[in-house]
Amino acid sequence: MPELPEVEVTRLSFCDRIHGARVTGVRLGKPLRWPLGVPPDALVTRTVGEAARRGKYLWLPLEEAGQPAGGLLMHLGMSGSLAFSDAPGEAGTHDHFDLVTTRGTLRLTDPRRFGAVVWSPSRDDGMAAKLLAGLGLEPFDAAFDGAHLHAALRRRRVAIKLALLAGDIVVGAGNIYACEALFAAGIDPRTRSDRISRPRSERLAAAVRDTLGRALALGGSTLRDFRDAHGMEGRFQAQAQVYGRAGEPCRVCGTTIRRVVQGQRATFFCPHCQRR
DNA sequence: ATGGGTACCTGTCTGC
DNA sequence: TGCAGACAGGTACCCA
Repeated sequence: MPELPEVEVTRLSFCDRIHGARVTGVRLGKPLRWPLGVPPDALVTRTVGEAARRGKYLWLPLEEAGQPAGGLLMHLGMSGSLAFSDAPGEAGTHDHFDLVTTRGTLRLTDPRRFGAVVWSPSRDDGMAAKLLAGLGLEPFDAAFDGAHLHAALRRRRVAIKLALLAGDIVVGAGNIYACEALFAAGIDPRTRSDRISRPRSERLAAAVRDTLGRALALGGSTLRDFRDAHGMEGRFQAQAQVYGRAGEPCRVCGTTIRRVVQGQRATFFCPHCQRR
């Protein structure tokens, strides 16, 4: 489900409210991708710091007596969402993690359980460091530009769509936004990465930034069940040019949008507007 | 190193 | 109505 815009919208929707809260309890539901890695009660009395995002991961730092005391690395997987509320109510079948604090409860709901909540002694250590290692540049980082993208793509032969999804060149674009960014850049998703010219790399880097930025401004995409931590839906999906539109006419040229499969995942593109 | 495929898990939708 | 099969916003891990 959640790509960078959805994760960032989620972070922004609860960050201020939970900042400074003291943990009073932790409830675990069914197992997620990895075990928490610490006895849940060990987190009680710790204070929550400012939530940060790296790629599609969220980092919730904890403090004890004003000193850093580890934190929680969270991932929403394909179907996860976080809700923050004063009275969360009885945990349902898909509610697998509650962080109960003096200011409210942060609850992870995740039907497919591809998501994760993992304790780590710091961002740069333990499980967090392991999972964050190898992530590419943040799309809004000034270092992510056409030159950087072009240099990275020259070393790969995989299709450009798969290179974007891999997340080791640039993070944040998942299946929806990789398709949309390639449409915006006019590039056929099946094009070999090392065949993308420097000028097209410039356009693609700008398209990735622009697509993710617009989605963020619109509160992300709600295809079926994405909500921010206060239950708000995203509005980007109505602007999708290609994603989920197979068989429909391209909004620019009227050509029928095609669907192909790459790396076992659906790719949508306009065969006229997007060229190899 | 790169690339391809598999695995994890549940819900929803389609077609017979 | 039941049931099988395809599909879904992600990514770690294994093998060639």
